[in-house]
Amino acid sequence: MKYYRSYEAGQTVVWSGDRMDFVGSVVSGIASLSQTMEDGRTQMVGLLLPSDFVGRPGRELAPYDVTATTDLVMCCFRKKPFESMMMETPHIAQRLLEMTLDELDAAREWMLLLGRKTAREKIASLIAIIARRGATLQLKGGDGPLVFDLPLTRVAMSDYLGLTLETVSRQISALRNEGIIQLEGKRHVTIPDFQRLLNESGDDADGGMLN
Amino acid sequence: MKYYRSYEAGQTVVWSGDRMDFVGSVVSGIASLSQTMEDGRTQMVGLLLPSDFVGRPGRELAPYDVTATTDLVMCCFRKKPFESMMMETPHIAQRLLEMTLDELDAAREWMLLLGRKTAREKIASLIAIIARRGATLQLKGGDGPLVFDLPLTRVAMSDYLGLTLETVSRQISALRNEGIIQLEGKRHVTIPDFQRLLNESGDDADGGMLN
DNA sequence: TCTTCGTCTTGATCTCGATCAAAGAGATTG
DNA sequence: CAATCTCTTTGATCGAGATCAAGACGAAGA
Repeated sequence: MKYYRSYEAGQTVVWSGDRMDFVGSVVSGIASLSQTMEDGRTQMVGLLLPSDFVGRPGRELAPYDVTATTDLVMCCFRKKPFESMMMETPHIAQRLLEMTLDELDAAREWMLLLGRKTAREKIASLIAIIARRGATLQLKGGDGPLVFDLPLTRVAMSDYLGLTLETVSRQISALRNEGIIQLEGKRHVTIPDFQRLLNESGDDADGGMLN
Repeated sequence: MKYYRSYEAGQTVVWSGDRMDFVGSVVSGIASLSQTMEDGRTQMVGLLLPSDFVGRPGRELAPYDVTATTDLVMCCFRKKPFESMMMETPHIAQRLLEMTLDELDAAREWMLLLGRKTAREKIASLIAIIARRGATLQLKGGDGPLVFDLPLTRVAMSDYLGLTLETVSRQISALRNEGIIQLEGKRHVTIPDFQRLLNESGDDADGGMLN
């Protein structure tokens, strides 16, 4: 019934428009959802972290590309059996509705970022989100410095934020030069004062972005 | 059980963060969902046309502002009874999941627009969407000229597209000057060749944007 | 050690859309 | 039919981010 799929970083899990005959959830690694125009412009529309659900019960075709951003393991169910299970177990449909509403809220929060935030605010927002989700996974409680690795390349960040990779790089450098973040190598980040980062993100002081 | 609410154009239906004790659907008129930053920057995150559903079963607080863009009539249910009905009738939860997945797809399509399209493509996309939904309601089948009224002010369009109202105005003028659209007054639009408009929108030739 | 390759940084310049400013076009009111 | 008022158009200028173009930094392999 349930089985596992592994992908290497960079591999495509499903192409937009392909038949997708399974649903699943991320066990480890990071996957991204993205849409591409004919001329190659791409926009990432979602980031899947461990425990996130993938798939559309009741939909034949995948609406966007799903790509493994890092090495990825997913836990999958074939779609048909899953759907009949859903029919029989009302609780599952309700849980799925919950999760979909959360995704919808996240997508709409991201619309505000894409439509109205400056490059600096976009970068600060992204780093804050990654830091918070990372910190949650690490179960760090206090408000000491946060330490984590960026799971995305500069290109992936630019696809997520609707920017170019050069702008991403410049803004990250700017935040580093101002001491808002510290960088070791290209990926390893320390945030000495999370509140200070948040102030750059354009979000309300407390974390509406993540609940 | 079921009751009606009316609003005048410009009135707010619910404020983001307010308790929202009803769900409902649009009977006539247009409502918009929007998010606002502390400094006043606004992004519209959804457009509600007649038959569209409003509300989050299982959520106490409204996640965004809901505003009547035109005079508006909604058909409402108090949330508690609706939720218990949902518990008892699995079909409803499934239908709601369907609708939420559609909204999610629309939101993500809009993310591509906000993050990667040019001002001209944004305007063309918006007009195409309004034209198509209008045309569907008018049940016009053929491919003759489409005629309809823009239900949004320039400001509302700019809030939806992540632009300024001046840019919206200029791009609409440009499309008019090139004969891609015809304007009578400020709102009444004729589209002599829908395909020609679509070519400016950056979307695939056939209508992925609307299904 | 040198090469190569992928990723990232930085500089120079350009451009699209924002911003600032003024005026037109319809409605509504006295 | 002036006097507002709201919505819209258009012009002039500015600036954030895109684009074009080198290099720098590490990792992996010969």
